[in-house]
Amino acid sequence: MKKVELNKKKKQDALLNTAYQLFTEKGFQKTSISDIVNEAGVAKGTFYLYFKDKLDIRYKLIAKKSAEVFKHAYQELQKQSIDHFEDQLIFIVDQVIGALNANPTLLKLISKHLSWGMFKNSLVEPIDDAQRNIYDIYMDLLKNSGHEFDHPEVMIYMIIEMVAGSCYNVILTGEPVSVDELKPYLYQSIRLIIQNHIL
Amino acid sequence: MKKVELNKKKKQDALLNTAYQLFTEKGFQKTSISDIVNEAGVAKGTFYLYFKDKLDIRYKLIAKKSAEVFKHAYQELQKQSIDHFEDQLIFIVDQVIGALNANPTLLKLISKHLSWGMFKNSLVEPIDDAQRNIYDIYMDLLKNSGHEFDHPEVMIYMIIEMVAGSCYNVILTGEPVSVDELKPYLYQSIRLIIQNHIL
Amino acid sequence: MKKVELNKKKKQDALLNTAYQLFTEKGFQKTSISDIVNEAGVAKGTFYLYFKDKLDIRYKLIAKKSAEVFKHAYQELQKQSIDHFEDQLIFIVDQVIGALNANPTLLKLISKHLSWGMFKNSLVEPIDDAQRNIYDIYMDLLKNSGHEFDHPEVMIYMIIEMVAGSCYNVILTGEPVSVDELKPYLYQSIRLIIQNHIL
Amino acid sequence: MKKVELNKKKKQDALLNTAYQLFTEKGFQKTSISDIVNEAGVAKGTFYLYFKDKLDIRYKLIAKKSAEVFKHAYQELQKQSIDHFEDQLIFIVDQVIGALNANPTLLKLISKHLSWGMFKNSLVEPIDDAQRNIYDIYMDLLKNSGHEFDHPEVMIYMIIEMVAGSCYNVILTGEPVSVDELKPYLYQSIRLIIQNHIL
DNA sequence: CATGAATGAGCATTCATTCAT
DNA sequence: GATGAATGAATGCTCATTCAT
Repeated sequence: MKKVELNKKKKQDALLNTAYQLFTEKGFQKTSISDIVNEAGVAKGTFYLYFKDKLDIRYKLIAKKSAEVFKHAYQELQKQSIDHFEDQLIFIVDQVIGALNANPTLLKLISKHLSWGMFKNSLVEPIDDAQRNIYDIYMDLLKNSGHEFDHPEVMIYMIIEMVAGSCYNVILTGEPVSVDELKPYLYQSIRLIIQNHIL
Repeated sequence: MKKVELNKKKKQDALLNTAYQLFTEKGFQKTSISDIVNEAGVAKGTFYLYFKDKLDIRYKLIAKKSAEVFKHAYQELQKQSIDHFEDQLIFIVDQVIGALNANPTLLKLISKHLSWGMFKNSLVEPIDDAQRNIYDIYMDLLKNSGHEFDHPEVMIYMIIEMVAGSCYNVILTGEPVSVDELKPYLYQSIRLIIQNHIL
Repeated sequence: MKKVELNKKKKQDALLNTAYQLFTEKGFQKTSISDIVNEAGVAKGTFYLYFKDKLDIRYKLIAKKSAEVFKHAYQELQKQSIDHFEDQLIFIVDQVIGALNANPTLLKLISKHLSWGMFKNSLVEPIDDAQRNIYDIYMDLLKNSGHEFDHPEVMIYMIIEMVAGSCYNVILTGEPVSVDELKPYLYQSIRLIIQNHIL
Repeated sequence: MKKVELNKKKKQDALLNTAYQLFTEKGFQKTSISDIVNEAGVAKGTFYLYFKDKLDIRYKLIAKKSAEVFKHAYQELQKQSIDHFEDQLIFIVDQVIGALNANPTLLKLISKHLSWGMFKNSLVEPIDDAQRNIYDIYMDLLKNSGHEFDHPEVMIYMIIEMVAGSCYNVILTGEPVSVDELKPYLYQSIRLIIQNHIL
């Protein structure tokens, strides 16, 4: 990468990081472009060199942060020696819940915006070639599970929605139970759903 | 109810109906208070006689519309003679999915805002005394099921989140499968979760 | 007129007057809405209660000012006892040129924006019922002229364009001749055009 | 001309042509320098190597396009054998009106900006030495007319303004009459004005 | 109870111009 | 000569809310 390109990447990162900080601090609506560029130390116009508009930076931010969480969970998985597919998936879910529980502002940000489409698109076009696509990782886990699955897409979809939906309130409000109280039932439900899809 | 009170109710209803129409047509953000009062034919100030602010009318609107959907599902249930608790719950879920599938704009509106808290509060303070509280209805179904349940709140919570989350994308985008393709897996998952909670 | 309505009229007038002052001082482009409302002593939003946007106030302003000039010229005509139609028309033209020559900033403002459509629409919906419509005045002069004219609309149209176009540069730049040098030729040309249209 | 200079000329022409296309498509205000350079395929900075600013390119563009129209009209005149000065002038006017009528976007562009000054300056410093200055052409027609004229500058000035003003609305809006309906009266008016200036 | 004129803080976005490379 | 990343001033417009009538 040339010097100029490196500089560009650096500026975009500065904007993304600043935006993350402000969005989680003050909320998306209450954060203005001015806030972001002032904090990031660039000119207003520079923002529009890197992002189409305010929604664009939120989208890119969520994609980036979500990918980080998933990637980290997968890296942790690889440090373990977990054989069964169910255990692997639950391990990843547990890692992700742990990360979000430790960082509720991140949860709030990605919360209602982490759509199926983003997951399918690997949460972001792979910035780094070496990095694996999240969806591909899931497909690999499936393949190596030694099982055949009925509609694996539907299976993962339902699990994601159940986990995401359940955890949102629980982490942010503690209602209707605490995260730790929820987990055993949630993980058991995941196991049941998986087993139900094994052919 | 006195004549004056009836008149007040009428105006509030006019505002709620207009807001519903505009929110679903143009979206919440893009709908201004001015739009609502112009369409409803009342003065700007009158709005603030009935609603605290813009968020207040959305909250009341979602509560009202959600209650309507649930109440209707329950009424349909009573017309049937379904014995088992699982079948009853799935019947209600099916009715609700049917209603939302037939009215995606309603789904969009309540979508991400139908929180556990609203459900717990019966989706709205009972406007009509005769009407039963939705949460109470659920508790009654439980009681009459002939079973004892482990953490029934957690059970219904997970089911709601799974159903709500799964159906949102599926109805609005058809991704990753169609509603009809999803249903058998979704309902089977509900059964498994319920059975897992039977003591 | 009620007190409230009077107040509204007053505010609109204040805005129009301020806008006139600023548009002629600094030009249309260089004058911002902020400039206008600050000077007029009203809030930004108030501007948009009375005018659709920046173009709207310019249109209304030109209409108002043009009407004033024409009305004044007609009033002066009535003080004279001029019999012939040609002399009447030239008297009005002379009055208008005099007014614009004395107020070149007004000329600049209305200059390129005084379209045929505005003239046809009497330069503005008659604010005052008592006031005669400019186009109607012209038609009356025609009727009382004792002549029949071939295409009187085309006749007045060509005269207006010739006069307006010729005077713009002459008044503002003195090129290619002075106003006083132009007048005899211009008025003679008007006479020729009129005679050419008498049947 | 050297190769380097040819290259410069080429780039300037590319910018002028692109600007013409965009100005007529989107309007002057709505066209940005960025639009022009992107479309022309040169860098932003390059624009400022050839034009002082945005107004400069418009001025040069109008001058160029107007000259083209006039030059073409004069070339057509030379193909005819028209003796009388009046007929020659009206032929040219007719040619120009024809050209503008066939290309209203060009009319819109030069419309309100074709000042007397530009005409006097031959609509642009002669790009090509061989090409005759428009004002000179007019003076030649006058000289060869066999007449003496009183204030020929005033005469041509009034005619230009009458023609330009009259045709603008008529071509663009069809108001108050069509071009074809206007022409006989317009041309007759031109004849009268000319005759009035013959000594 | 109802009105609706007035408010004014707030914000996204554009774009001509420069200058280091 | 050519580039294009960076600038940052400038501005039109919205809209929830209030309060005098």
